[in-house]
Amino acid sequence: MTDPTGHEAVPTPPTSAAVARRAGVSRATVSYVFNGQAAGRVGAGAQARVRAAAEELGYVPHAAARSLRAGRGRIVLLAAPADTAPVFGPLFADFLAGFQSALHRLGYTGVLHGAPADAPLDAARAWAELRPAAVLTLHDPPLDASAVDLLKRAGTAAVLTPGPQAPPGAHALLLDQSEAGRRAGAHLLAAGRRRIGVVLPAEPGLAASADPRLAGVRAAAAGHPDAAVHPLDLALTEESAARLVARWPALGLDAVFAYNDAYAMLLMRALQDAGHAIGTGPGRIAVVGADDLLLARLLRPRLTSVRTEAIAPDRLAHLVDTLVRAPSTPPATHRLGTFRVVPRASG
Amino acid sequence: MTDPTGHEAVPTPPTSAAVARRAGVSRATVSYVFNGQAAGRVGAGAQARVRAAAEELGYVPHAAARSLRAGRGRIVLLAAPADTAPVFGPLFADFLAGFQSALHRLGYTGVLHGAPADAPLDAARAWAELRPAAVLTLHDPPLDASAVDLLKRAGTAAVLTPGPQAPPGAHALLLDQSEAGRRAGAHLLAAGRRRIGVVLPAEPGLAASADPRLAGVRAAAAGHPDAAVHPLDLALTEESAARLVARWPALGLDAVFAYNDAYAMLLMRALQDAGHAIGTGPGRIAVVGADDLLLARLLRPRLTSVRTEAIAPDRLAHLVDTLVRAPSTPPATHRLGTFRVVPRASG
DNA sequence: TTGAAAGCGTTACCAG
DNA sequence: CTGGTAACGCTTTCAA
Repeated sequence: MTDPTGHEAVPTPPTSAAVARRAGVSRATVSYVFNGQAAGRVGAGAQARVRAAAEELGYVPHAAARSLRAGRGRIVLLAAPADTAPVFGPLFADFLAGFQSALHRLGYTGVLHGAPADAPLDAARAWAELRPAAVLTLHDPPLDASAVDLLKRAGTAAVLTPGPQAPPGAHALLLDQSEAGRRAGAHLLAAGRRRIGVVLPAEPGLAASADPRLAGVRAAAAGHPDAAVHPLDLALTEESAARLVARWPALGLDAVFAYNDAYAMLLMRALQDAGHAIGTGPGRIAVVGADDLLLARLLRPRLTSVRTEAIAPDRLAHLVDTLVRAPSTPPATHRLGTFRVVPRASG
Repeated sequence: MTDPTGHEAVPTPPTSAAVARRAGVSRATVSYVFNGQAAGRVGAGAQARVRAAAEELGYVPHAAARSLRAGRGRIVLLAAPADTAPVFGPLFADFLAGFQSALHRLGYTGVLHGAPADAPLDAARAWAELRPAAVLTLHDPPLDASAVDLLKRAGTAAVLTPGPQAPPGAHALLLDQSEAGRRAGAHLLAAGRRRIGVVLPAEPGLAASADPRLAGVRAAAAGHPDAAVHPLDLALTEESAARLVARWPALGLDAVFAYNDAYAMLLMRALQDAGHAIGTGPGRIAVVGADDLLLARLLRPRLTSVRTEAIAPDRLAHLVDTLVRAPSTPPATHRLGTFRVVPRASG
């Protein structure tokens, strides 16, 4: 009943040879019919017989055999560890779906692969087994030079890693988180705020975007000698927010960039519960979130938020296609999106 | 520079033959070393030489060639269209990542594939080309009998589609959304509510879970002759919420099950802005959300929410593994999770 | 302990 | 216009 590997036998799928036999033609003819090369080579009658035979047998070409023969895979590997979603925000799933179907339209198969962040070389080896046409990693730390080298030697036409700079041979994907910080910082400074807190989420995996955001706020503040920037540790729990708010009087901050709308909501609620006034006026604490969720508009006061203007998924898919078709394109940096402040009543 | 397909040449990846040549052994020996069959067959010296040669050349086995030879693929195909994320809630990305890495641990490669919902048979054909060991679809409408048949004839050991009932030969995956409705309805009825509104999101793709939720509330109300259930159309915009609230006095509802926490927040805010009191007391409107996000705890009043107790991703992965190893297992229904009301102040 | 060879399903090439 | 043949990279049986 079971074979030595513990698998039961599964009926062998029909092959092109079976179709050929049934249609009374050669395997090459079947191949032509299934690849649109039939015009001018295969007679109409033979074509019809081939299609009928395939239909009856339930024949479907075998992708592995095809790409083995072609020497080139059509897989685009998207490497994203479990904690990518928070980094890219709640819109990541939408982006992923759009990217996936855009790839499909271009004839690629998108494969999402979890990444063991601790061993980039092992991960690269696992990916290389699939002989992907392209590899996109979205996580930190980015692939190192040896991992990129391994992939390229395995025939991967394009390797894209998070920027700002990529290892030799890889293209950089830049979603410059420090820009989010710069925009938020500039907005608050323009509103006259000088003592600015920046939330650093305690949740793991978010440091990769939180740190550059903090750096961005600092960069914005560098132009204002009287401005001070304070990192604030905060976990996504009410207890953590309460602890932070308890320290608030001692901190003496007049503004806070809260990493994203969820942290902003948490902190704003805790500040309000403690009797602090939120908003743009004097004596109020300015609060800025990020992601510009519906949430931001529903809070009271309405939440000022840094919005990510992400590249359209199909544009990214087209970029990948271009790079795959011209593997010798010199590595460059490609922006994944930019940031913009949506000002509302909270700050 | 470019070949006829518009692709530049990419350096050919090293093959096991190249490794064998470099190590001065046969290709069979290389294969043994890379598949753990080396013990008692290949001498220690030869093993070391093979590994060294592979390292130097950057050799990685070719998954397509391997599975072509093995006759059995290791791909688990997860078919999820763009609008799956809303159906499964914001936790879908986490679930996906966990499922993916659990599969990886079991030796499978998880592939996420967008589903052209309009042509299930075309989708099935595209999937069948990958000769997946298993196919899981998460979308509505589920695969029909002919699509399942095609996949099985292509050697797919296990096909899983959303329940409650699956086509012949396919297993059913049940996340019984009507249970969410029943739980919410029972909760509200037990609290004495009798005129219950149920939000039907206007956003496309959510009807698949919203309709059974409504049915669940109706089922719960069936035991109470004096109870009435009203469907309420609502889009995720403030304008839509304002329109709904304007009709509220005419509706005369004393409770609402708001589909999820986001819709609940939107509606609750609009009701409050219009002067309605939210909560459990008499004269107040009871509001129940779903998903039990952090959001629910931060709203005031705190939001009662229906929480999904989802199956652990690795349990689903193990289920898939089991079914793949025993393809003749009679089709059955497998629960993806259950629902539970988390009562708070809003209702 | 190692090597030779067959075969997985597909497609490109070249005779017929 | 059609069909045979070889080759893609790998695993595995069999023989040395």
